Amino acid sequence: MVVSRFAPSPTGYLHLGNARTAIFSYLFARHHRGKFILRVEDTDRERSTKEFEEMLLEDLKWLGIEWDEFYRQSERFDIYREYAEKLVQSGHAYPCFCTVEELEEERKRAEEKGVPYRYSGKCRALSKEEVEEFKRQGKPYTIRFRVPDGRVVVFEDLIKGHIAINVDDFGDFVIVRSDGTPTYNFVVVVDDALMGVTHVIRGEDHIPNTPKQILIYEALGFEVPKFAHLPVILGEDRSKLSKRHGAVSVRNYREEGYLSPALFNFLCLLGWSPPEEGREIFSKEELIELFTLEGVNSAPAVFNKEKLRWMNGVYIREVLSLDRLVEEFMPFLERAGYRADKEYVKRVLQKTRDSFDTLLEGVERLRPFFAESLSYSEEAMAVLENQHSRDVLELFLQKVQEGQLNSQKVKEIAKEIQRELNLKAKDVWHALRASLTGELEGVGVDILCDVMPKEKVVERVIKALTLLG
RNA sequence: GCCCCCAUCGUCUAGCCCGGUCCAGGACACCGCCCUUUCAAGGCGGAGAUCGCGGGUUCAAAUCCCGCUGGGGGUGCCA
Repeated sequence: MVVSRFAPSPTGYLHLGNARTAIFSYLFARHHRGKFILRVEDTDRERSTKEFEEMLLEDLKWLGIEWDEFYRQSERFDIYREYAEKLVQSGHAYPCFCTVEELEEERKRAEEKGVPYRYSGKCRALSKEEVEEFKRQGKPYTIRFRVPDGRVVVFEDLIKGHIAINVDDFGDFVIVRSDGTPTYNFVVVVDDALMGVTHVIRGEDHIPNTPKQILIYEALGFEVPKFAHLPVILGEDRSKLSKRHGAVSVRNYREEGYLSPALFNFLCLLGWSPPEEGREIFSKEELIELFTLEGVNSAPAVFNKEKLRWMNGVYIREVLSLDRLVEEFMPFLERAGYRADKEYVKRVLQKTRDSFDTLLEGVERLRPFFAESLSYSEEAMAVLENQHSRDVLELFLQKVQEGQLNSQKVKEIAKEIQRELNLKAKDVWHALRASLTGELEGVGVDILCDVMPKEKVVERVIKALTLLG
């Protein structure tokens, strides 16, 4: 059975790059009807927090990623200790008493000489007696993995292809810190092996770690899994997408009114292309069906927010059911301070959902439908102060008195006013628009009249009139 | 510095493995027209890539080989 996992560290909100990694890994497991594991990598106590972990899980759930098993590395220290001990017993690892200062010194010297730094291996040669003596003295120590000399580790990456790395490039590395906590390269191997992970799908920034990990798999007698290294996501300036590029967390986009299935869809198409050409809108279920690692591009992709916006717009106007859209929209309305019942919102959205790309933009654009009192733009005021406008509005009030008001009716009335006052259509509509929306652009006046209660329409026109004195 | 990865319109990409059908297809953005009470949405059309550069191989190369350049990543008692 295929087993894949996503292993984030809770040191911040879920980043778009990580989200995409999670999506690919999740899709891969589901596609193969396998198991998907979520594992929180919180071995670094300095930077990991419970709050971030909660945010992470929430963002993942919001994105529509569900996991079959959940682990927290901080709860597995006993297991790691056991395996670290095994490695020491078998001679694959050894205690190192070098202090950070000494190591800093080594590093500086290497830099001065212009040679690549690697740990000297000073503590490799310590005798049993020396080790015992140091321990008795209470000297702090780390445990280092003994990297064999002259070995070239080779693996077939499912995305990048053949990769060969000479382990001489790095020295013996720390697997247990002096405070007793294990490090990433070590725990990741123990966990993936114990959890039965068959496919390690992660960002390409982990490629340099892979040979280290393969060495540990071998030393522990574990089977080496398959690796798939995803290219990173780049910002506009082609450097790794990070905070300086603006909104980069799933949370940011959620708050800006992007929809989860749209973000999911978009992230998926960033660096992966479906077998059927031409189509870009896919549901999660379709993506599960279609996803394969072969379709993943090996080149990094630049994140393009404009296209995300477009795709989000497609979801708003075409993909989501009206009811679902209403559900998504309500919290945004409330946050903006508007109160409206669902039925009303539904009628509004039914007629206006094709005119905005994010929920936040929607709230802004649909303000005339929800605002208690309007503010008028300079341009709108100018139109209202125009001599025709007063006549138009007064005539409108007369004509609107009888019967229902709807889109059809307002068009008829507008036409009549135009004829009777001998004006251009534009003059009539502009006057109505200015009084009803306070703006010269935006939602259609006819739609407004269709959905909004007649009393409110009348009220606004009167308000505009009194404003003119 | 050293190690690794990558390279098709501004951006996401198809095509590359199995050379000819590609003077390179689609999408976003951009421009124009139509629709229209405005802005969007929608419809139609346009511009945009000598396939990073230079060498090969071949009758024929975006597609195969080599070199260069450029970009990205890594180089921690972070993950």
